[in-house]
Amino acid sequence: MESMEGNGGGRLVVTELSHIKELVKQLEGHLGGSGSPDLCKHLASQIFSVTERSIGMIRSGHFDGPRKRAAATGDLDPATPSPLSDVSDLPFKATKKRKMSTEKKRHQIRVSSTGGVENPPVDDGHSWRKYGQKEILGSKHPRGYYRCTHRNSQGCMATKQVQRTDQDATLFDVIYHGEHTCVQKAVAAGAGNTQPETDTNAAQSHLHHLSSGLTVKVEGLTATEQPPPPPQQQQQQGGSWNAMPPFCLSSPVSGLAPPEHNPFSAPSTPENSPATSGSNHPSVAAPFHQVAGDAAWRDAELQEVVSALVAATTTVQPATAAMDADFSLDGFEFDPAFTIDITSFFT
DNA sequence: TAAATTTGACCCAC
DNA sequence: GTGGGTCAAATTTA
Repeated sequence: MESMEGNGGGRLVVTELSHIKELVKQLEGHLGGSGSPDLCKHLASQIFSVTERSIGMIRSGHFDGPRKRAAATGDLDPATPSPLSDVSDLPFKATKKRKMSTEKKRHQIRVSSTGGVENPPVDDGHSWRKYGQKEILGSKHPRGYYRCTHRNSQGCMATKQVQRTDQDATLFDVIYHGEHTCVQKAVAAGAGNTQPETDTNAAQSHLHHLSSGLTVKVEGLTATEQPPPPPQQQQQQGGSWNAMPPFCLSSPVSGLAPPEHNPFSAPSTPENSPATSGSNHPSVAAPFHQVAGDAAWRDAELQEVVSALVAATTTVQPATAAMDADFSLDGFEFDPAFTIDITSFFT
């Protein structure tokens, strides 16, 4: 495993994150007091810009380390083929069926279910039908194959593969293939959430429901969608991302996923989808940008975001220390079009 | 009864 | 021949 210090990029990212932390603290202070909305907006804008810069560093390769999946992934025995190896830099094998996959967008995220080994993570808002399961060489757990329920009715060719990690049975690797071309009518209607911008209670309720069972991990760093623990508790958790409060890393690929396609804006049918993630736009979504039209809610929303970011940046620090020694984002494949949709927090 | 899941078989690149 | 991905019949579930 290559240390991030190899090119110093890791340190730069850490510096940027520290900067974000400071800005968030300032913003939190203004929100708690009598700070003007303009000032808050300015700070938010700064946070966004620094965040963008950090992402840019990561994407431009200033920060090495990830992408060396096979060797880096702690889950995997280096002596055995990686079940995730097809997500590496190597081109997708050109099997007839795999050739189809190369023509699609592919995204992988790692998802954990707080429901334990027996309970797969919650749904991602799309309806999936399982069409196969296979034992994968070198993996303890079989891989499940899912396709969009609307494959026949709407010709939606989105598929996903879900597999428990060897190391942690509560962790799932979810690989998405293709994009949803279907309209998730049934799903949206079922939640009474077809108007996410107006039905704020429903949205929040639903999001709360989802958040109770969802953890997204990026190679060992988990962002658990749970209410932020008290500061002292965060300290006790020693910087683990398990202490992370709700936080959003939206990854709009090929055109932003509209709200109705937001993985957390639509209800889940756990039996349909044994693992969660952001549709074919893998996102670590947050309960923040659902009801932007409600000014009162937006204040609370902003407060929540700030608290989340403060806790995040606070807890990230110890983690980044560890990163210096052995940093990896192996479970996460950065998409070229990956962006952090932090602007949605503040709009 | 329709829809979803299970599971063995099949296909095909390597 | 092997392994990953898919198909489709059988079975289960709501």
